[in-house]
Amino acid sequence: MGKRYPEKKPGVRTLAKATGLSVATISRVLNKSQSVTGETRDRVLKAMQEIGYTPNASARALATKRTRTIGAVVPTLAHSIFARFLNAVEQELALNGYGLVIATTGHDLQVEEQRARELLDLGAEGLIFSGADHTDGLFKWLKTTGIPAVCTSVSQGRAGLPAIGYNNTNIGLTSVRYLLSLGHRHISVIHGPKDTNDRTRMRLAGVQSAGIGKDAKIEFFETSLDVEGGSRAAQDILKTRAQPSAIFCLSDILALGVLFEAGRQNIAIPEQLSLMGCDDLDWSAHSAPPLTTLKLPTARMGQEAARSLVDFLEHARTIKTIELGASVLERQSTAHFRKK
Amino acid sequence: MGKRYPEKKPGVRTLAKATGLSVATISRVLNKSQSVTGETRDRVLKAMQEIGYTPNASARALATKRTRTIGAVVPTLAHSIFARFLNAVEQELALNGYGLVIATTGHDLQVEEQRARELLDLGAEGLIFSGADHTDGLFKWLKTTGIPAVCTSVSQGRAGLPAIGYNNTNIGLTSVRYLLSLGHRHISVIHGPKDTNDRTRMRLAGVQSAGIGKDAKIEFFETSLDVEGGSRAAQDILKTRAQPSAIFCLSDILALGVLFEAGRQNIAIPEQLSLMGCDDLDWSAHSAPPLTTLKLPTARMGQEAARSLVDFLEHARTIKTIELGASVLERQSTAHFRKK
DNA sequence: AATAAAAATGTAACCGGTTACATTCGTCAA
DNA sequence: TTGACGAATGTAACCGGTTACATTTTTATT
Repeated sequence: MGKRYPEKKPGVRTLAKATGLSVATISRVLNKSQSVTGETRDRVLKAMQEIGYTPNASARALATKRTRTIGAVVPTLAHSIFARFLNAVEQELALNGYGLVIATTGHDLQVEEQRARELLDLGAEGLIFSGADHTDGLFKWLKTTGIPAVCTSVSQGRAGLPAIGYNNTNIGLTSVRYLLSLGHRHISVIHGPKDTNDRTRMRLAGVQSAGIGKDAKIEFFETSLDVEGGSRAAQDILKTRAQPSAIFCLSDILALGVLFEAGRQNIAIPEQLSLMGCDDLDWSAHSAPPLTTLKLPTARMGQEAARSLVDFLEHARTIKTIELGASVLERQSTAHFRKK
Repeated sequence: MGKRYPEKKPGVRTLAKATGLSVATISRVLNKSQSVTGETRDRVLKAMQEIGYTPNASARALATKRTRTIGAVVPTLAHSIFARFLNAVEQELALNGYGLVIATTGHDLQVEEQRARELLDLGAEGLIFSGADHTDGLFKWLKTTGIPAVCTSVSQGRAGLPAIGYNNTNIGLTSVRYLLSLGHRHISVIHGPKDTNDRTRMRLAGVQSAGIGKDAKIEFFETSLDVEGGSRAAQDILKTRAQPSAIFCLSDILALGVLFEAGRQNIAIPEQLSLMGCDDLDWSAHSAPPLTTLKLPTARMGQEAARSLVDFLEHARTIKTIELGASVLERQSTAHFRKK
C-alpha cells in the first residue's frame, strides 16, 4: 500500500530523529556512558529494538581508531597443536572483547609476509606469529607500521620482537637427557621438515648437545609431520640391523605413527622399545601404552600471547618476552634400558 | 634538531599534498583503477614508500560498506574436525581477499548467539555456523540484521537458513547398514554428548532406523567426545557378558580410544571385533589396523561454505543448500562376522 | 589549426559513528 | 526570587578513505 522506499539502514541519525534526541545522546546510550537519564536510555533502547538498529562497526572503528581485532598467522590449522593454541588465544581475546582473525601460510615465509599485510589491511591491531624465523621484509614492515606483534612457540624473538613460548633447545636437551638417564645409548630421533621450521632446528640442536660426551649414538630421521610420517620413519628405523633402544619424536603426532607401526610389527613398547613424544596432545595420556612426552604449555602460551597484546593496546604496557616451562611427563611408553 | 611534531599517521590527504595530486588520484592508485598514468602511479607509490603510508581499513570499510571479513562460530577449535573445516574456509576466503574471524562457543547455544552478535559488531559480513540447532533469538536476530549465514555439517537448515553439509541421518544409516551387510547383528554405538549436538542426534536416528526389521541388537553408549571417552566406553562394552561383534563410533576420535583400549585388552581388530569410525581424520588410514570409516568431506564443506558466502557478497548470488555425499571407506578394521 | 572525444585529474560530499565544546534544564542555597 | 552549579542533552566537526560529477589535459579527426 504505502510507497516502498529503498530502505536505507538506520543509523544514529535515524534513531535521533525517531526519539527526538540528538546523535550524541544516542551514542552515549550505545556506549553506556553515565550521563543519560534512565528514562531516555530506555526510550533509545526501545527505538533501537523497533527500528532494528545495528551499529556500524567500521564507522565506530574509524572514529575511535580501534578495531578490536587481533590477527594470528599460523602455518596451518590442520595440526592440532596450532588449533589448540588458537583456541586459547580466541578465548582470552573474547574475554576482553577482541576478535581473532586467522591467516594460514602453509609453512611458507613469503606467504606469511603477504598474509600479515593482508591482516593489517583488514584492520588487525596486533599480530601473533609462529616461530622467530621470518622474512626480512616482514621485520622491516612490522617496524615501519609499528603494529605490535609477538612470536610464539619460541623463547626468543628476532629483530626486537618479543617472544612468548618455550625454549626449544632445552626441549631437545631435556628429552634426550631423560632418555639417557634411563640408560638408553642408542636413540633415534624422528622429526618433521627442518627447512621450514626453526623450532624443529632448535630442538635438534638441543638433542645434539645432549648427546655430547655421553658415548651415545643418536640418529636423525626427517619425515612429514603427520602420523603417516611417523610410521614411515619407524619402518626405516626398525628395518636397520642395529636398532635403537629408544625413539624420540619431536611431536606426539609422529609418536602416534610409531605406536601404530610398532603395533603392526608386534614390537612391545616399552619392553622392546622406549618411545617418547613431545606436545602432550589430548590422546597422549590415553594411548596404549600412555605416551611419555614433553608437555608443552600450548594453551597457556595462547592465553599469554593474547593477554600481552591486549595489555599493550588497552594499557600501553610493553610486551615482554615470556619463557614458559616444559616438563617431562613420565608415562608408560618409556622404560629403563636393559640388555637383551 | 628539528622540532618534534606529534606525528600523525599519514593519510591520503598527506599523500596528496606530498605528490601535488588530489586525494581522488591517490585513491585510484590505491585501488588499481585504470585511469591513472603510469608516471603518476609511480609518483604516488614512491611517496607511499617514503612516507610509510598504510591505508586505514576502517575508513575504507566505512566508505565502501565492505569489510571483507567472514565470521565463523564453532563449538571449539580443539577438535580437529573443526580445525580442518576452518582451515579450508580460511584458504578459500583468502583466495578471494576475505578474512576469517573466529568465535568459539564451547557447545553452548546461548553463548553462540552472543558470539554471533559480537562478530557482527566486529564487522563480519557473513556468518558460518555449525549445525542447524540454534536459539530462537539467533534466528530472529539473523533475520532482522539480514546478514547472510550458512549452517554447516548438516544438509538442511532451519528457519530459512541454507545448509552446506551432509545428511547426518544417512550417515548413521549407511554406516550401520554396512556393518549389517558384513553380517554383524550385535552392534555397539559410541557417541558424544547428545544434548548439545543436533548432528549426533540425527546420526543416532539414522542408526536406529537402520536396525529396524533386521533382528539386530544395537546398543548406545554416550561418552565424552575424545579419545578418553572412546576408551571408557570400550571398557564398558567389553565388560558386559554379551559382547557385540562390531562397534561403530560416531567420530574417529572415539574410535581411536577404542583402538587403544582393544590394544590394552589384547583384543584383535577386526578378528575379534570390528570397528568403524566416522570422519576420516588424517591418521585414520594409518592406524593399526587402518580404520574403516565414513569419509566426511570436511574440507570440501569448508570450501563450499566460504565460496557461497563470497558469491553472495560479490555477485549477489543467493546461497543454495548443498548436500555433500559421504561414503564408506572400507579399510582393515572391519571384517565379516563369524561365529566363534 | 580547430574541434570533438577520450583520458586524466580535481573538488567536495558522503559513509556512520564519536566527542569536544556549547547549551539547556533542574535543583538548591542565599 | 535569583543566581550558581552540576547534570543532561545538543551542535557540529572529525575520523580517512571513496566516488559522482566537474574540470582540465591529451589525443584523434577533418
